[in-house]
Amino acid sequence: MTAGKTGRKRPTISDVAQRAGVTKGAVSRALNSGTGVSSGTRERIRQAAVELGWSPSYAARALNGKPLGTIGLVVRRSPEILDFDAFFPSFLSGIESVLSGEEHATVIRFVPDAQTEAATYERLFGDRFVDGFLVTDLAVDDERPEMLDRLGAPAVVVGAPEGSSDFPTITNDSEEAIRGLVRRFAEAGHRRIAHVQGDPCMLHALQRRRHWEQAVRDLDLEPGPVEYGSYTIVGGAEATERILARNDDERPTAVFYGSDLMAIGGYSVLGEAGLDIPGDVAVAGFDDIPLASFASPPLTTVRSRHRALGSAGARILLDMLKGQAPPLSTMLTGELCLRESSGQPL
Amino acid sequence: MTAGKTGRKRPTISDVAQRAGVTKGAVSRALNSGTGVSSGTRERIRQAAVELGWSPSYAARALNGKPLGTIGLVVRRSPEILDFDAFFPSFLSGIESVLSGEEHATVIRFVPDAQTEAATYERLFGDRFVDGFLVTDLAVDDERPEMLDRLGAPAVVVGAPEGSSDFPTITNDSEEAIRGLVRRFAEAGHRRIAHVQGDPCMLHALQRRRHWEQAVRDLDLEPGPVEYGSYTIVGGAEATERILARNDDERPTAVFYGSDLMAIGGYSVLGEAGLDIPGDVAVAGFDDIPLASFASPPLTTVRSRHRALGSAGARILLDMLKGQAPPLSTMLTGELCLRESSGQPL
DNA sequence: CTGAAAGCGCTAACAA
DNA sequence: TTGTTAGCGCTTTCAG
Repeated sequence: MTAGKTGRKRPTISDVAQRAGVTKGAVSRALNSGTGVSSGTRERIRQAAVELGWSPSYAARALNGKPLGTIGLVVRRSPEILDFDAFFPSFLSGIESVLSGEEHATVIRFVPDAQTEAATYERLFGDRFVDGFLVTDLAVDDERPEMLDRLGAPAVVVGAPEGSSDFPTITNDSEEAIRGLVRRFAEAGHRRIAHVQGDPCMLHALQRRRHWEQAVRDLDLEPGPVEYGSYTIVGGAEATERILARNDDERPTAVFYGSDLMAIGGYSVLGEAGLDIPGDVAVAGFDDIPLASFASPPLTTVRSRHRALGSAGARILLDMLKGQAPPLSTMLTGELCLRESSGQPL
Repeated sequence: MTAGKTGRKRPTISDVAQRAGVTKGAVSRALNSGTGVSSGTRERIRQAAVELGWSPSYAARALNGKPLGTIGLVVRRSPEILDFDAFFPSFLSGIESVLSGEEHATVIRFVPDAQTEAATYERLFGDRFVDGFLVTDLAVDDERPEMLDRLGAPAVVVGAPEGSSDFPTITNDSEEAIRGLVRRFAEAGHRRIAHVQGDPCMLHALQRRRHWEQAVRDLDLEPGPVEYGSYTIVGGAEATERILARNDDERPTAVFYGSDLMAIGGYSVLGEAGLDIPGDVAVAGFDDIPLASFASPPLTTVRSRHRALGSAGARILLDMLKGQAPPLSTMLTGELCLRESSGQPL
């Protein structure tokens, strides 16, 4: 009465064993390591498994500490960013494009605070619910690398500067593009170039700010005002208002925004102030979202390879899980997209 | 030597039991049903669990058929859509916004074909790796509802017409908005209104096409040409070319596109053909992506509540999992956004 | 090469 | 109210 039943149940390894005339142990060995069984029986077992349409139970495997074929994405941001942000959907798209072919699933969890975040990493991996993590949004003094190391969790850090942790890192290298942008501004005669950036606690934001600053100084210019805000239209608008509220002698003639959305927000504030783009103020963004080329005027921006960040991250994590030694650092280079908002070419 | 060890292992239910001076069974009861234990011991057990930082093992629970706190999203589309499509990121955003507060995770799997799709649903739920599903992109003769029913999987169908399956369904109701749009076209003097739609095997595409057709007929007009293509810029461009290739007497003076991206694709083809929008051809899209209001001319469109679709779907699925009877049908109403592309108001 | 058996962490039925 | 016990489906020793 226990076995058999109405038949509406998934076959287990025992069913396969029985059909193949062997024991569960043999089946397990045959289908996993492949060793320890004669090729004859192995074939027989494989047959039986196929005929029964058997597939191993995730739960039972997990209970034995085996990988499940899942990677975790724990995000400490508001879920709304999926709707607005340029990074996340593309990033996820890149991840899925490699996972899809590898029969892996993504486990996504948005968490509200650092405490839940830590607990989530711990539970997800402690139980081997996921095999490893893709870590984004690394912040200054971020505790996750240390924690993940303590847990012994395989992980790849994505979108952070090289060397920011001991985990393999995929870096979005936009130094050259930013340098090119600043040079362009300078060539067009701009002496005071402002910068609007997202949360400076984020390593990537910090890094881009530095690239901008260094590029400006290398041209023997004094960096213009810097304002921070969220990577949104509103964030960009507010930051722009603060910039315009400054003394005349601090007022920039060019602004480099940390995201295209911010730049779009800037457009409206500059427009309302009666300032012409690029006539009175030259503008550039970051990301190259589809909207950038449709904006009026079309927005000069630094194209960032979000999808590639996802696919490279997933690729490397998967390789790690297979036991391969990952490259500790991978660079993806950003590209400057010159459009009208930064002024006509000389 | 077995217990104790170096201490670098997660505590198990036995550790909690031991510390509380009871057995595993008692702990399980105390922390699950809460019944069958005196409130005294229950408290003691809770204490011990907290002190040890214990949390139950997903794997072991799943092995006993208990829910894990995960919902599944199996998508038979190219992962690239995450990068382009208007629906998916917003939809996911809606889902996560409710799951985030409920301590649930999303398990996402992109699959290439129907066969993998079926197998994925079966494995994911057969093993209780996920507690239920959110089902999107229901097609004509879609086999998933039947299969999920057979599996006994809780599921909510999202974005399909009312009554298209026996599962609770969230419908994106844009009939009135489409009717309003068509009326608007007619009032502006258009007699021949074309339609460009996505894959007609998709129930939602089919339904919108019908709404368009009915609205046209109700105005005593003959529906103009219909073309199909992918919901992308390219798809829209190609469909527009086919429309322009028709005989003059079939050539429409207004086109209703099934997605904003398609409409944008139409813009370029119409522009290259020397046609003015809305002077020569009036245009409308569907979705209301951010780009729509930035396009030139700004695009009239039907706003679709993608986020709400996700949050309502997740909300209802979660309620079902808690044992509540779900509403069999939920309607979310689309909204017409009139902009210049459909012509000036009379 | 193969079978037998222990055990992963938990739940639930059954006794006490 | 409690303890005891038998699994859940699989992996992995350890004998044979």
